[in-house]
Amino acid sequence: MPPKLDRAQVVDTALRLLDETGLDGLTLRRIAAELDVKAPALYWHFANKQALLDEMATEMLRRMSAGPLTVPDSWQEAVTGTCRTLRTSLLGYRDGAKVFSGTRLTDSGHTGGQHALLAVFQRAGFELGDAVLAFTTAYAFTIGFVIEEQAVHPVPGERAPGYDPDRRAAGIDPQHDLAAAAGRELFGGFEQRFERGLAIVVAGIGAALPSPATER
Amino acid sequence: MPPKLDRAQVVDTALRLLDETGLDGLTLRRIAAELDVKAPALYWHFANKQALLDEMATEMLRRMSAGPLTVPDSWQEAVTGTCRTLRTSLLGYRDGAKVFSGTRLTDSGHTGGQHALLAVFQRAGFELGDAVLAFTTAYAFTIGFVIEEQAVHPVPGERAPGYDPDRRAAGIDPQHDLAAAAGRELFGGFEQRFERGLAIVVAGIGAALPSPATER
DNA sequence: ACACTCTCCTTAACGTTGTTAAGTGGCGGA
DNA sequence: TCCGCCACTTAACAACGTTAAGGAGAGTGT
Repeated sequence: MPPKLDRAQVVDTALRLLDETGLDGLTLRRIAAELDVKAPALYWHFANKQALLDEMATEMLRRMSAGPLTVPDSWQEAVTGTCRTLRTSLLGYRDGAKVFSGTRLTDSGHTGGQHALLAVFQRAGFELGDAVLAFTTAYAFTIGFVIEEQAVHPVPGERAPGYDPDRRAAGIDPQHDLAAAAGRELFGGFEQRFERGLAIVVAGIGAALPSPATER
Repeated sequence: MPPKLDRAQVVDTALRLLDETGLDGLTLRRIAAELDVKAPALYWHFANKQALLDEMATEMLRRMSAGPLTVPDSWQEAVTGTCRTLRTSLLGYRDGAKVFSGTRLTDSGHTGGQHALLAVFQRAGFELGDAVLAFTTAYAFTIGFVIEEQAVHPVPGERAPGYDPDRRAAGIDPQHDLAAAAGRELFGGFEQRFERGLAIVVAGIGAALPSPATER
């Protein structure tokens, strides 16, 4: 008799359930129930819950890398495209950024994309150290951005309670009117703010790092 | 008879315990025990655990704002200083970035610093929207950076298991040698990488956003 | 044909967690 | 003196991650 379960199936179901329940509501018992199995059965395939979460994050990354493989030749497009894809992927799952940033990747399947991106940088004349710095800076920005974005929009479209701009503005010291006005912009327009923020980072890479290709 | 507890005291103890136990090990029963009290007593002062965590994050920010109040006149110094302080503060607590990014602030006491920073930007000729964009970009970078940093160094000085650069490099497809080499730089040198990343963001703000003061 | 073994799951249980319900002692005011 | 509020305790609940022990079913060796 073929086994009822395999790792991929569990990860798949867990990722589907994640959207319904959120990270807090994602319990082993629910996952098991969804698979018509009792909770301890999962321990045959995963050492513990963290291992499952790690695998989930890895799978998220795997699906992301499965996208379009066209390698752009300008490093600007490469880093912009990579970060855009990363954000879109994380937004594709409820609490995606939290899951992702809380886990260690189990697999080295993602190094291909990393290698390609670094190669583009090198081809543009960056030293490896500078390329890594550029990449990780854009990466950190993206992760930080999406974490905040998903705090406001746990599920795309909906808005979390407690993040109403007007309510917030009302509680602010009138002397700090700039902060109050900022709140309006803070809790919305994520799409555009991400694009502009990313543009800032890319511009900064070009401006702060010496690269023959960007000197003119 | 004076009450044994008050909110500030609970938050204080919880923040101290956080360093010892980490976020996962921070239970209401431990906090209560530390205060010579039973767990349900905490519910007199906080609606639930999340409310306590929110208050902890707010207190972290409050202590951070309590630092030096010198307002620099260049926006570059302002944003650099703010982000440096933010990182240092988050690093001051175990899992600081996770606690911080997982909570909603309960208090508006932090708007003062926000206001001051935005004012510096405005004085430099930035429009409010651009100032907010600049600030949030640097902020997102900092949060994302520290989250990753604390994943590698749960407690300053120690190194988390599973983040050994050599071990990681060994598991990488030899074809992706750039990614392997990058790993060496990825898991260390956080201090310098943060400074350089921050410099990139600041340079990007100057380069990507129109501001009379930075045009030359 | 039988026994052995390996795989993959179940049943039962353990200790801990956040949280709620109900009760209790001390203090201030009427 | 009694009332009522404050601030806590005791007891308990359901749910969680996790472990131990066992059992059905398939495959293999003899």
